[in-house]
Amino acid sequence: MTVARVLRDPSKVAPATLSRVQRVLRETGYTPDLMARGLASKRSGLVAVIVPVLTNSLIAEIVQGLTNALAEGGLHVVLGVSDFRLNEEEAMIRAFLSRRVDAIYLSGVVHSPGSRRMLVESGIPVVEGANLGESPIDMAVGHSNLAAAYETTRHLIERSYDPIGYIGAQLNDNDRARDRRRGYETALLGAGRTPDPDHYIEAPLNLIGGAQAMATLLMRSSRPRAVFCYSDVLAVGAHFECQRRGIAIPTEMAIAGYDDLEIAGQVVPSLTSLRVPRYEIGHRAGAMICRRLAGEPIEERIVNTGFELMVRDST
Amino acid sequence: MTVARVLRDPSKVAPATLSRVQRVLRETGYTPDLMARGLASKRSGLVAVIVPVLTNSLIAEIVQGLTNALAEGGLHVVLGVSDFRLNEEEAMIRAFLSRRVDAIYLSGVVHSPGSRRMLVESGIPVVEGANLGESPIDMAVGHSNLAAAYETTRHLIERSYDPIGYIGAQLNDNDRARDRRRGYETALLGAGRTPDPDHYIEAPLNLIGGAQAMATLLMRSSRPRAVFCYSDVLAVGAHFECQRRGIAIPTEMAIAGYDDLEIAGQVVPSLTSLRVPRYEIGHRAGAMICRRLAGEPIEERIVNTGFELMVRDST
DNA sequence: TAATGGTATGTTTGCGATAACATGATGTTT
DNA sequence: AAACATCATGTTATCGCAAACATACCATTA
Repeated sequence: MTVARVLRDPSKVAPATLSRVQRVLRETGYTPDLMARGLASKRSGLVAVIVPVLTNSLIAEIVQGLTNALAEGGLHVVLGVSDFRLNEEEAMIRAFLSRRVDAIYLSGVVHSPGSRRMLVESGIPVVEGANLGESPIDMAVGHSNLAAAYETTRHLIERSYDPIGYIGAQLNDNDRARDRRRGYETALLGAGRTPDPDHYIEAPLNLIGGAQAMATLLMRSSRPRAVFCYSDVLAVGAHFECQRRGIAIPTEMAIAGYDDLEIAGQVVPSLTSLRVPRYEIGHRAGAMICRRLAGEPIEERIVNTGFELMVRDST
Repeated sequence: MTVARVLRDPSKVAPATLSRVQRVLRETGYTPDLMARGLASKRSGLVAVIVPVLTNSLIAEIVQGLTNALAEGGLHVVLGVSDFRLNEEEAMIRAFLSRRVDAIYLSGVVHSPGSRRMLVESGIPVVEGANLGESPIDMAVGHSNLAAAYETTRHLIERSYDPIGYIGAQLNDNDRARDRRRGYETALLGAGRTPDPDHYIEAPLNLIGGAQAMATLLMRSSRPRAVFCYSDVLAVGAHFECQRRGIAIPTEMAIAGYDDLEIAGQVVPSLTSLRVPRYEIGHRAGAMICRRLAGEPIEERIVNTGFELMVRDST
């Protein structure tokens, strides 16, 4: 009908009929059916967003940026939470492809072989975010976790803290965790130091995890003089543990975090941390998807949003 | 075809043909088209989730619970972020109804008249969460923000702090903010005290907002002896401000928060706060939606998940 | 044996929109 | 005035699946 044209391209319709049709649409309370439109037009208007968890400021802000950018392009977000399990992620990718999403955003750059195959075969735009790996499936937005962890550790070395410990995240299926650890170790080795297993500890990604990890490190025979933490959440947890034990920061224990959450600047003493443009990562990823779907070519498939070490009182 | 049956109800197919069909499906790499299925079956398998923001532990955890519960029922989540604007929310509801979602979850109990009308007319299950109002559109899961704020303020009164201030959220389009303020004022009035405008202050919902609000309160001629904060984020911000100024908690200033985020128990001294079962709210809401869509009747349309005042060192 | 019932599979139709084409009504050119 | 663009609108087929019905087959029972 002419009705379809009124909805999709009003300029193709004569003004008189246009207003007449619009009146009827309003009177009847017509709502277009996006499922039918999707079936007929081969465009669902849906974008899949798969993240490991939502209860993490970094990820939540990226998703918010994504959602906003995609909303500007008239796209809706279908959300998947994979809980850091690659096989869950793969199942979600399969389900979302079945739903004929127009594009996919994935957290992280490590995925199961099955996931990669499905995504490549599907031919839809794919954006990987929050880390920068060697060979993205399609596009990527983020920064090098490896370089960032290296630089943070370098900072601690330059302040001549010794030994320097590391409170990390569990490595399984988490490429950020792997890269940050590598950055830490590379920096130590580059300074002629040897990473000591006694100063490396993995913890659940919450405040208590950080606190317990710090408690453990403090009981080791050779206690570190500084710790680099996988995330600000761990760092702040460790910070509180020091506070409870009356250990002065940074004179007895220096702490550096990662993510530069708001709390890093607010905690007393303030926490040295690594700033990444969280909202911007999501927003740019969303904008890239919109442009690709609009048929405009993308100038660069890999966007390095960089990072900035925020040196504060804790180091 | 028989193929459709293999996918939807394998028990109706003879074992021999079933395995034969499945083999072919695998060989050809067939992926069912959920859009077409939705169009034909009048069930999209989508549930809309509309929240004001994502960068808030409470909401993020609710959404995570929802997503998980709905995933168990084979439902997918389409996400909308309304930024606390009711007209945005209404636009999203319209768009999602156009997408023929099977159900909707909304944060909060206050919505524009247009939103309510559309939702009622649509006839789909609607769950309102994170607060409990008088007349839900359909179903509701949460607790009474009013009662909870009342109880927290009562606790401060019983400890005979006087005067008691309040650091709140901006009221516009945020029913939780309104209800908590009312709870605070009702408790004061019930104790024969008069809420003092000089001890009431609204702040942006972040740590700096809390810190600045506390700074302002400290400069008032009559300084409060305790403050109740709209959220733990504000409370922790206020807490840090006290720490920076060397004001002892709770001897010079008592602080109570709301949400019982993990940090409430970890900060030094630990923060009195109001615990709500965040993940459970989301999960139950999701489970209610699944049951309704499965045709099972819901015993209670309003689920009060209750709350618990966690008294800690800050009061 | 014929009638009955149940199970397994095949056929037809339509969900609500769009793409591509067909038509009709104007105006413009030679 | 005939031929041809041009624009506005109507027609038809199709997207991939499921609901409802139709058929074929076998087993049971009277």
